[in-house]
Amino acid sequence: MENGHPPGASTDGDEGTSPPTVLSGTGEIGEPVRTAQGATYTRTMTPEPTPRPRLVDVAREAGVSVATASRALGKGSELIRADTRDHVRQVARRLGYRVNPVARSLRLSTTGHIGMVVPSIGNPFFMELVAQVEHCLAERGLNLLLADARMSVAHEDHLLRSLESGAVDGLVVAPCHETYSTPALERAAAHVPTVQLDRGVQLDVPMVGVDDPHGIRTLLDHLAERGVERIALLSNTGSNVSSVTRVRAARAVAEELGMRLDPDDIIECSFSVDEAGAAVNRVLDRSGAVPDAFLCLNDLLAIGAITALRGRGIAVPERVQVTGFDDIQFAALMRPTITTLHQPLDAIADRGVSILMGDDDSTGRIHIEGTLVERESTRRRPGAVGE
Amino acid sequence: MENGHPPGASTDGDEGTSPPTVLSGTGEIGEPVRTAQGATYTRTMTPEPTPRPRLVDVAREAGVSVATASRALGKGSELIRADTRDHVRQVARRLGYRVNPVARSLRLSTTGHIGMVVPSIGNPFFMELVAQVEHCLAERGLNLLLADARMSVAHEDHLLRSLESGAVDGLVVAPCHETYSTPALERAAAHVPTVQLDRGVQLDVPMVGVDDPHGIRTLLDHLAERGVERIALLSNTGSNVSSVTRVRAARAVAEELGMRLDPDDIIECSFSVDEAGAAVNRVLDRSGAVPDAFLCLNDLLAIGAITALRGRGIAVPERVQVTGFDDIQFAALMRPTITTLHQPLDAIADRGVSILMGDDDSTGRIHIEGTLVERESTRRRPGAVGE
DNA sequence: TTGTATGCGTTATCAC
DNA sequence: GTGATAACGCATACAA
Repeated sequence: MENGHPPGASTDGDEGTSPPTVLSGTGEIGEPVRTAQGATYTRTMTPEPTPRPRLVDVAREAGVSVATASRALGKGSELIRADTRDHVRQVARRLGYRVNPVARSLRLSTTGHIGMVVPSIGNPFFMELVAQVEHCLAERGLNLLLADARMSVAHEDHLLRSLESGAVDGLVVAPCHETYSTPALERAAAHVPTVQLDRGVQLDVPMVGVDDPHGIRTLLDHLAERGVERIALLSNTGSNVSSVTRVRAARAVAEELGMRLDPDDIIECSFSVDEAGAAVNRVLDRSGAVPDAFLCLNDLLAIGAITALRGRGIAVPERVQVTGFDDIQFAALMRPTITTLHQPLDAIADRGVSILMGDDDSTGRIHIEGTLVERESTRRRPGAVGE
Repeated sequence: MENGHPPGASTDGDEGTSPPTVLSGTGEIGEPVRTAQGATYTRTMTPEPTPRPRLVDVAREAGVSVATASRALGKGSELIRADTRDHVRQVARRLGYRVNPVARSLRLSTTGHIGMVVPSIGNPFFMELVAQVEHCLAERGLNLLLADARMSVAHEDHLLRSLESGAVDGLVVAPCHETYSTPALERAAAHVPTVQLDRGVQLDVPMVGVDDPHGIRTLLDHLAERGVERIALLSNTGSNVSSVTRVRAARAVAEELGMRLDPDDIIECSFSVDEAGAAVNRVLDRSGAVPDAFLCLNDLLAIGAITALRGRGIAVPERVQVTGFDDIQFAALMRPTITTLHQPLDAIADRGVSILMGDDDSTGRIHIEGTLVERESTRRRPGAVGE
């Protein structure tokens, strides 16, 4: 019954409707389509998962072309008549249109994402660095794609490889290792704009971090003013450039200041607070003479040192003074609070992101000076008011 | 010399160079093209920005169609002959081909990114939560797009709006505010799969967090065992559900245990450690009678409380005991170390991500029990060995 | 000022 | 098994 047409009539009837209806073959050209549509639209009780409107839907609804619609919503807005623009915008709002960021990215070949890879996201210092970078990016309307290398060069390589292949517009990296991270970083930097933060491998990739020698000098000056004549140095294992630089600076400045820093009193220990404590105990057990101060290369080590010292009944800062480095949040929470060198992470992050975005055409290595934060783990200045 | 062709020959010679080869038309079919190519390749001194190879380049080089190339590199690999597959792969490797993730995302309408929004990235607790989520995602090959709401519901709304529009496959949110975050969260959840972590607004969006009543009960039991008869409670301002739930549980359990918890001894203060200290001082100044213990609703508050107490010469835990909640890193670093309720953030994150990915079809609110960590801020159990 | 048409790089659906 | 081709959703060069 439905197909009760003379066979001959259907011959060219399908030509016009080819795409949607294919070979409906019937004589009632538009009939089946409209009916079908109407039926679907009206009677279906399904939650009607309203397919997300595309630009073309907005354009059609507004009675303009996609080009005009695009211009109305995007940046060509000054090229079109104000009323068309407003009309399109209104239609877009009514339809709940949102541009598809992925399609936009493909077209523009820019994602608005910045990747960041840190050695260990569990380390308070890097957490704070991440927070600062996130803020800088947010200010510029960029998103942060965060990845944790988990202290593994292999994993870092893997992450960078994934990120460098087009997922991000730029890369912020705090390399795991001074030398082993180099190949991955070089490859990554060859693919996408990259900047190194906090530490950097020897590569022609911009890097911005704190001024380590300046920081060490500041701390040692501070200690010298407080009567310290002999120090021990607590460094972390794993050769990252910062450590090496800081140790070297400490040796030089100590000598310059006439302070005693025995090679045996330069101790390497892992990041863990406990191990720092163990290292301190080793120093104390070894030599009868206790150093006047422990210069710790980061705040976590300082915490470990202070805890160990107090555990042995050695008063901090009265008998032995302790300094940290970085000024992580907890440095102000410990008792005693820790005298340390504040890293201007906001400035470091900002500078790094600026370079990445091309707002700042600096190149090479940039070192920003930190500032001393005097707290309770060192004594008050002799002769200071109230002492 | 090089151009030693009869003038007539050159007429259509340039025509052929228009695209790459097309209709070279001349007798010397490939000649001009090859020369031009060779010249460019050999003589140009520019850094040769080698346009990144696309799939079509690999296909052409391998002598197959893009379809085949795609299958060889992607998942259709079992449908094609092994040797073609290997050949294509080899060519791809030689050319340094990497699929364009954006194009892939557009085609597949899936990004491989998961967005995460936290109230404050500077808060150690959320930092640790972020770290756990990152790990769970990394295990599944997903990327983390991290955003900080900076304690602002408006900002949170903005971030969610941006993320929900197609940039991510799923959303992990720790809402800023118990009620004000609701609209934004509801909208977001309507656009993309969403799960709430740690806290949740009243909405039909799955949420997974610690079991607050259980945690509070555990802590109060611990305190009761240690002779505590009167407690004060330090809560944080800003109504998030957790706080309210914990306070309610504390009242109920305290009564049940016969502990005294005066309404005046339930103090709200901001997250800051300093303010916690101030709050403690207020309590102590007000009433002559000092509570036996401070039940703090998070570790930061506990740190503030301990510092304030010790600052007034009140021994912790001898005279007053203190408990925290969360077990952030610093809880084990403070002196005294803090007895607290450990939140199983790894399990919470894992469960949340599982739900998000559809591996776990749980719905509603899921509460995972934490575990007590006994440290120095509470006394040793009376009658315990060695006491 | 607006519209038409093309391409961004993939994957999947058909034919062959 | 493999190849042509249509989307995916958008922005712009070029035409009108």
